[in-house]
Amino acid sequence: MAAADLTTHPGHLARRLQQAHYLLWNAMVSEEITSPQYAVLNTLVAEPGLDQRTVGERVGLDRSTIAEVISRLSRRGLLDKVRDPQDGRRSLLRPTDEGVRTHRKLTVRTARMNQVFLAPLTADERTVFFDLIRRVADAAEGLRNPSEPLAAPR
Amino acid sequence: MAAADLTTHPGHLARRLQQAHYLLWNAMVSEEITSPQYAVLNTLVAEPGLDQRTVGERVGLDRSTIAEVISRLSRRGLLDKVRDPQDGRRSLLRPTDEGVRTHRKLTVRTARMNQVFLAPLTADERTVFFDLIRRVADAAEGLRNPSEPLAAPR
DNA sequence: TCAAATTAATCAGGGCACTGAGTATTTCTG
DNA sequence: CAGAAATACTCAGTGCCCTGATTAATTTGA
Repeated sequence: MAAADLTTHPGHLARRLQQAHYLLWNAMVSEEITSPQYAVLNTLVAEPGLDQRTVGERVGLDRSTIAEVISRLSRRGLLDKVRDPQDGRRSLLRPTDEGVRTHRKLTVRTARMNQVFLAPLTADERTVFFDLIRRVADAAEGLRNPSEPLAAPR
Repeated sequence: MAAADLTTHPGHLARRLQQAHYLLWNAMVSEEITSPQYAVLNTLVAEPGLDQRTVGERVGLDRSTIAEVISRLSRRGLLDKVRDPQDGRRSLLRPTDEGVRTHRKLTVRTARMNQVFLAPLTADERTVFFDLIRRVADAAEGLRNPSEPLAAPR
């Protein structure tokens, strides 16, 4: 038995979890708007006028991916994108009225979907589930950003 | 506050977890062979001669995706693909010698990576982590396959 | 002040993941 | 046995996700 058991590989489990979520989202929330698109919309409803990079940071998408997601949302008329007159490099984003309406509708459906998704877990287990995943993800992200040098900057 | 807090959305956490794993894999295991490719290789080392569909089932990839992954592994010379003489629809897959060598090498590195990835959790927490994710993913997958009718078949 | 460094966004390219449609082969069945 | 159904795979299309290179604009600093 030279081969490893995939069910003990966190990466494999993470991928399966994400796939399962993707399929359920498609079935219960929307076939048009994806979960990352919703995350972007959600961020912009809370903080209209953010620039692209910052939105990407908030939802955990790199510069290239956030550009694609935003271009799709913009094409669908769910957000407006205008150059920042103060800083010509930036694009400022804000949801359109339809964007806000869509966000509201999807928020309801998402809550329903999350109930189904988490149904196998008790309330206590859900808390642990969130906590463990968050800790692992945070730690791994921390490995990327060499974190501010321990010595005083400058 | 019309917007929801993403950190309580399991889908968002699942995506972040998977991304974190992707980045760590790239840094610690391989930039050439991806985690899904490794999973396929791992399955074929354990059970050489499987057909494409079955491999996809084992690692949790649909027919289209498994076809792409296999075509890449085949292009890299890590597996052989031959038509089943018994059933002309099937392609039978088995790792090449180099495929087996690559698999062995990556298995060692993957173990190291998993240690780092799971470092924030205690041994007990890791067990829970696996258990909770597996239960949620299994349940969601169960929703897709309408599951064998409850009444006796035929 | 004006060249160098930094920053925001874009583009090209590779890979994963799904759906729906199409092809070839095998199996089922009338 | 021939037509229908099922099965394995392929293909086209959409979207997420990353890296590395490029472009445009702003900020820094000699």
